[in-house]
Amino acid sequence: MKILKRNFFERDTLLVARELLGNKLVRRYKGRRISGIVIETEAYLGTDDSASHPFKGKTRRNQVMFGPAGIAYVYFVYGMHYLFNVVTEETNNPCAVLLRAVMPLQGQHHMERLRGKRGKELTNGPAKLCQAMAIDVSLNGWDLTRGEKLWFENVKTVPENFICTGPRIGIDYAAKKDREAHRRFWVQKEFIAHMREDSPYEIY
DNA sequence: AGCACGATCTGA
DNA sequence: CAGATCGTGCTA
Repeated sequence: MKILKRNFFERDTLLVARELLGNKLVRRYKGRRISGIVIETEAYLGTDDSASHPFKGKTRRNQVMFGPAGIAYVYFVYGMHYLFNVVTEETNNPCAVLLRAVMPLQGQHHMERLRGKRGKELTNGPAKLCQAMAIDVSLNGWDLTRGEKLWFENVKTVPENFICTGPRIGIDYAAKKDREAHRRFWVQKEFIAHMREDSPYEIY
């Protein structure tokens, strides 16, 4: 098991967003282990990106994005939801990757309990991901390279031809160039099914 | 101190 | 497609 270290995140944000696909996100919560394979991400490119929080400068809320890579940036939106990002690039270059979806591996039962719902798709959407993995603002600023509470493990790389790209979700307010740029990445559906079946991952 | 608005989700 | 729901950041 290889925990993703700072040098993984301290790189070009679009590359990190792409390469996070296929890696495992692990949460240690109340003695339980909840995990899933990352299948959808979005890149937020800092002060030049009108969809990105630091576009209007540094504030108390977004200050973690200005810090070192490999740190969790968790914030509250819409009066009810948390969103989870990983900070990328070097200090004072405020970029991050938003985690939008995982394929559940371990702790699925627990994910369902946390969400209070059953029998539905659990991990579509960044807020549902946070609910499922018990991620809230208390993890804002947490160092994801420590291998405690919340971290990433290298599983394997998703082949280039199984990665889809498109515009990001929920940023209608952003400038046209940023709205339309392909900064969202996801694993092609067929390959997700393949991951499930082949399941070198499903070691419970 | 007040106000407008979200990197969303749900259910009608 | 509206409603839930509240922290954040801007204006005064």
